[in-house]
Amino acid sequence: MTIYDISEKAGVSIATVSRVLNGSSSVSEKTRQKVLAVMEKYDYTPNAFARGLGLNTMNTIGILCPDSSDLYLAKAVYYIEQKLRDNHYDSLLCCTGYALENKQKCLNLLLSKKVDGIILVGSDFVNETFEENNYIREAAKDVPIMILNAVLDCPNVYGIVSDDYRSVYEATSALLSSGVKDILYFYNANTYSGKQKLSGYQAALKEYGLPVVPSLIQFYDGPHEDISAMIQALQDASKNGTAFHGVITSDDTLALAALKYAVQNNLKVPEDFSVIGYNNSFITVCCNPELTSIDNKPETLCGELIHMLMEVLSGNSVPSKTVFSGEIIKRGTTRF
Amino acid sequence: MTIYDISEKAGVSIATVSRVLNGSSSVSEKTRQKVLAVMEKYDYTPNAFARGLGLNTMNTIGILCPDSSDLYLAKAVYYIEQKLRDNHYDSLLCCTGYALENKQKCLNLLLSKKVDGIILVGSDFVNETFEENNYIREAAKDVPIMILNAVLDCPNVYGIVSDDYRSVYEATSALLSSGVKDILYFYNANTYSGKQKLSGYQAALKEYGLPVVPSLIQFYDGPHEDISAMIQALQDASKNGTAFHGVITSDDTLALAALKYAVQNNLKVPEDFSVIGYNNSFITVCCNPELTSIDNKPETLCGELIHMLMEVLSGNSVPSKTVFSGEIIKRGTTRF
DNA sequence: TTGTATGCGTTATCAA
DNA sequence: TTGATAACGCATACAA
Repeated sequence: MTIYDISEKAGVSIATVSRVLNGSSSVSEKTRQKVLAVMEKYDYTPNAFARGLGLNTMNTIGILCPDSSDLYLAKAVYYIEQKLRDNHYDSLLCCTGYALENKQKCLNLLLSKKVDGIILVGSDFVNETFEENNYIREAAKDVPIMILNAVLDCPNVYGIVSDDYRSVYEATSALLSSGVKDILYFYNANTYSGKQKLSGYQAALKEYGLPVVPSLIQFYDGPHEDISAMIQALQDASKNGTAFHGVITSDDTLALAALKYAVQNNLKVPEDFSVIGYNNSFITVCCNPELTSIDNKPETLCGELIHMLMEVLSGNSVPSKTVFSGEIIKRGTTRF
Repeated sequence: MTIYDISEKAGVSIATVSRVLNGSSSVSEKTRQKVLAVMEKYDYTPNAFARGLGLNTMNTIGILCPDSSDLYLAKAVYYIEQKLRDNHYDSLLCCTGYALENKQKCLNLLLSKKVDGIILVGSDFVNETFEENNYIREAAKDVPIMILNAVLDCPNVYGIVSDDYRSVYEATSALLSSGVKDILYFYNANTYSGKQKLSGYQAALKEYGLPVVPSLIQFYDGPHEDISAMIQALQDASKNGTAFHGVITSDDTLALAALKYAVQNNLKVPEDFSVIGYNNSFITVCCNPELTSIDNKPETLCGELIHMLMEVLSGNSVPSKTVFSGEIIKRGTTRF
């Protein structure tokens, strides 16, 4: 069934069928009904490819995500897809992994599919050096690019972030106030978001007149889901003479590892050992005691991200950087 | 840049450009190089919509998933997307939720976008009554449909499942052998997969000459992530006089709830109380003790699913039902 | 080996 | 309010 078939059976021109299809007002009610009846009868659906060719869009947004099975990223992808569909856009998903080369390849793939915009889910897409972000700048010349949890100063690129600096600053302050002075910061990414968090930790220590001890800043660079390796990293730090009675992490999985480390070493949580995670993901309620964690409001961020994307696609201008506040969710691994 | 521009600048016809583009052998090396050079120079990429219109395909597969933030489903989507891309197909993702009406709407949406095939992720898409599955049968008339974890007897529909019946049968048998006789089966879905699991539980009891006690079969129909509600359901069962020293669940989250129930009631795990979950997801290692669980090999299933889809799209015939075996992963919540 | 001409199914412009 | 027709950018059958 094509528009020609319908026009013939309805005894009108294809132009009229097209008008009915697109809700044009300049078609008589009588003709409209006639055409609609024929469409209904033959269960006609317009050919999306032809429409795409003519309009130069198929209402599709590309979603780039390093790992859609990651608890936090999966939630974000979920929100994003739903909200896009609410706005009559479809989602072309690409799970890129964490290697830069593959991210570039996937981004170009999406571009070649002529998506109307691209969403980078997670701060992993923004790299440290200027050159390593050129692939984003290039793409931004073609379509608007929205980044969740990172910012990149470039035209047509928009960042929606949670105030990671402040969240960790407040978490650290709260832990210090509760009497834990030797806090280890345990993190796994030097992304934009990662740096913000670390700065928050350092600023809070300074605010309290405490020194920033390098050995209390532990970078974990093992596999993303290998809890044993994370625990081992903490054991190593401890063996090397670093004493700590609290851990703040950049991620709930790391926090879970810190909790398991405490259990292994017979440290009472939260009496003798405190832990604060990040993301407020499902795993915070899987363990015992449950993890205090920072909620960075992924649904809020995603909602705003889509809202802004729609504005950009409508030709309206929106801020290149939007910041939301996080919130500490208190559970069983802290005394406050 | 269109094919016309390239042909003009290269001094050849558009047919020749098209041939170079599609790697046709019948073009002289000299001409090929000339055309490739021009393409390179102007950074030409063929228009995907025009190509789609001509070929009537854009190499896209629709992925339907009730909730892509569910730990198990998210992993499946991740594997599927990657393997599809390996085969030069793109993934159009739709998170449908659990309501039938919305599943239908999303499926039709994908169809209208002219995807080449559809993958239903999870057994939730296959309903109990014949009529409620008509939306799948209708869609199968247009494109092949692959279902992960469920089967539907219908042409052009292919199911790839784990042997849930046998897995739960063996889990139950193992628990019985370890001395736990009053095992509660705790589940949350009456899907195809859900029924298989329940049957496995019942069969094992019969095999051991034990009665199938209705009160030991508990259906949980609350929210998917509400652990408190799950624990409460077990408390209620216990209060109503049902005694049980072991729980087998259809899902790791339910198993986690069972473990928390045991902790709340000061039951020693696994000495006095055993738990076996299902899916072998990340949460099995989040708690203490860690959960014994059934690994239903999602990566294997997804790999085979994509392989079969590619065969179908190539015109080859494949079995309408493919079954893989699961495996019990022993951890800390069982004595065996 | 190369080129010409046509079809793919829409939307949109311009006349009527 | 309607219709004829061009454009969108490619693949391909057929001719040369």
